Amino acid sequence: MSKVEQNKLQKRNALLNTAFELFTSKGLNRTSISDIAERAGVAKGTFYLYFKDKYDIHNRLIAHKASSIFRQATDALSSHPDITSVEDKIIFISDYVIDVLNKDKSLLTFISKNLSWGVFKNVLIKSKSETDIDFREVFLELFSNSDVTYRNPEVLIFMIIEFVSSTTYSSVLYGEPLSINDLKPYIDTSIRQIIRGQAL
Amino acid sequence: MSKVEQNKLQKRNALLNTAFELFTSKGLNRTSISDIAERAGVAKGTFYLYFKDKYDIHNRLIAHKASSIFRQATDALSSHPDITSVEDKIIFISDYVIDVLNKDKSLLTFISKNLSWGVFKNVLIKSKSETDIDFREVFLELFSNSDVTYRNPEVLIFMIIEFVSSTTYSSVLYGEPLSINDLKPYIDTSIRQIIRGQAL
Amino acid sequence: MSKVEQNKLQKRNALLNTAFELFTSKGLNRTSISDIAERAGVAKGTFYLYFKDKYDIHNRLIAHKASSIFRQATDALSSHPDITSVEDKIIFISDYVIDVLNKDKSLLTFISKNLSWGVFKNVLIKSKSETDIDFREVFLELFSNSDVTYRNPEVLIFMIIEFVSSTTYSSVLYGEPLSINDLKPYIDTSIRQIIRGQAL
Amino acid sequence: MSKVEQNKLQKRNALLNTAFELFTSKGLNRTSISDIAERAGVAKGTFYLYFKDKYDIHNRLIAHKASSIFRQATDALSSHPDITSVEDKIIFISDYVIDVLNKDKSLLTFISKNLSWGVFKNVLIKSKSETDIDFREVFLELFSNSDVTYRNPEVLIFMIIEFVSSTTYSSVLYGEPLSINDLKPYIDTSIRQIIRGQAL
DNA sequence: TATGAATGAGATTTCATTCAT
DNA sequence: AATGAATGAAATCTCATTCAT
Repeated sequence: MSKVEQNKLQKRNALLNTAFELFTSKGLNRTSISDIAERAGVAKGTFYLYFKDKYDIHNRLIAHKASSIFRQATDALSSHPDITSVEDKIIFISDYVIDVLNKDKSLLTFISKNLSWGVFKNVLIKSKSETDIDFREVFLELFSNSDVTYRNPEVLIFMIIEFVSSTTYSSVLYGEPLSINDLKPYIDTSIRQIIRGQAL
Repeated sequence: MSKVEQNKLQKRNALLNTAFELFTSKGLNRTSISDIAERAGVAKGTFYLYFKDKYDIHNRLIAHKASSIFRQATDALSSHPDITSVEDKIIFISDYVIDVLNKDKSLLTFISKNLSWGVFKNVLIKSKSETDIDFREVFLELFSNSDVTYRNPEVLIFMIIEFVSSTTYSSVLYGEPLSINDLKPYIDTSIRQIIRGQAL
Repeated sequence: MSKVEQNKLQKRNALLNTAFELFTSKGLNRTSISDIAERAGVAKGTFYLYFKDKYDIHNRLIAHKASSIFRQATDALSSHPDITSVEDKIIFISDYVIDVLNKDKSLLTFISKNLSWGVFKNVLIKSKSETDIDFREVFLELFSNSDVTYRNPEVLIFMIIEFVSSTTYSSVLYGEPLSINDLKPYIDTSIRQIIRGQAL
Repeated sequence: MSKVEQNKLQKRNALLNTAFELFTSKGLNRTSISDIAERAGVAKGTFYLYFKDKYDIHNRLIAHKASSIFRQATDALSSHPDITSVEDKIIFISDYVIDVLNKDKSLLTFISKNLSWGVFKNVLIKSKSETDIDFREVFLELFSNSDVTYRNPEVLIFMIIEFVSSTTYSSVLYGEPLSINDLKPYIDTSIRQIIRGQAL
């Protein structure tokens, strides 16, 4: 990579990191492009050389952060060869994700209300980043080696992700209807039930 | 009610209705208080006599609209005496709600990403409106006459609502991962499974 | 005084007292008529039954408060029969006023930048209040019994008041160029000098 | 100075000049930032690139205008080598300042009630403008070459400035208690007396 | 007399976007 | 490629004043 290319990547990353900090601390509405540029140490005009607008950088970040969490989770899973059933694997990943979001509430706020199957698909397909992964593929792999067959693995994953992220959101941020520690057993049971409901 | 009081109620309702129209058609961000006031036929300052700011009226509307849908659903249920099991009742309500949201996509957008157990609790408790209902109570009633007992009915309802609203959102608005008609059987099966997972 | 008259006086006083509190704590600009009316426990419209606008009540208060301080000072002087010369009397009053203003900085702010010979004259002449006094007359009396004659007693008083209030203002509020305790000897000496300069 | 820098200076000056015109003709309260920007021929937002708010530009102007008057006065004094004593020099400057303020009543209104030792000190020290002078230094120089020594020259100057500006204000603007021409002899006598009171 | 809902002009302030350098 | 001054539309919110009750 040429020096110029490196410099550009550095600027882009500075903008992404700063935007994430500001979005999570102040929210999308109250973060201005000026804020981002200033704190990233570049001129306001420079922002437009890298991103279309605030919403562009916002969408890219959501997909990036979400896929990063799933990558961590699947990486962690790969060092647990004792976990073999699809059910157990998904519960492991789900618990891992819940823990991460519980520890970083601003990340939770950032992702939960913005994450959607549609956004994901779009952004990940368009993404040029080599480090972002298409986490759906990772999940689908889980099912391919299983003894049990499932009706529609993609739909199953979709339902689980929506279920986990929306229940975790309310619990972690508002403690409603239970704290996340008290809620987790209910979530786990429900995930297992949802999975079983799709087993052929 | 005095003439003045009637007038005030009329103004307040005009503001609420107009705000809902604008929020659903243009979104919260692109709706200004000027817009709301102007289209409601009142002066800008009048808005502030009734609501603190845009977010105040927004929150009140979410709770109001959501409780209104549940009221319709439970009303409809009461004219089906043949539906007796808790499972069937919840599926009926859930399907009813999905249909309403599918027919009114702007209502879906408005509610889904904003509805949260915490917001609900606050707003409904504070609400003086006689027409708003605390839908949690309605749900809890469903369980009280059942043969089966459930571990924690409130948590169960919470999980179902989160599950239904988040999966419906993606499906109806983006057709992902399936159209709502194709997805519904999966949702129904999963709801039944979630319920059974909590049966004692 | 009839009951109705008493009630009106009470309202008027409530408005005056509240306005003073707000003017001294928040300043004229940031005090609204709504604020005053609300905290005085009357309706907004009622304010206009008693005062023309914010500036009307403001002017009345300045004159009222200033004359009240001078009344206190001259009352105090009357219990010191040992102070006989014009010079000593004026120094006594001046020191008294400085002490009052030093103890109540908000009163100082309120009066100093607003007090002016012209405002005083106008307001006191128009004032219907029986408790407000025309402090100029009180001062002029000081001179009438003196052995020494002065060129123009009114001008002399004017100069002393302006001198004392403007130097005290800076000293008490900003500690510049000296604290009021350090500055007082300079002020006293200067007052005596100003007086002597007018002796015939 | 680059073209951009020149342009910036021009804009800043346009804002300062316009603000002064409006403050003196309409007063601080009735001058809006919109007014200033519009009449200065810049966009409203541009105002905020140069000044924090209305009060910021106001303070800067007071110090700037006051120091400008003193500069004129001391410049004029320097062409009168026949005036040698401290007393005579101060009277000369004082009379000069009174004349300027008498000829420009809006300047008088602008400065008198806002000028304060504390504000001055702050603004002049912070000021980067090469044309603003710290007039206190100029005054202190007057004393350094004098035969007579004075107790505390800074306090003496402070008292004279406060005395002159506050008495002139009332006289010029309201003609109270005398016209400025009739009052001047009293002021002069008093200044001399104040000075003598501090001679060691 | 007293009220307080309603007004709507207008003030402050922000900020995405452009463009000359 | 990078800058950052300038723009000006637009948003929020305040508040003196009126007037029907």
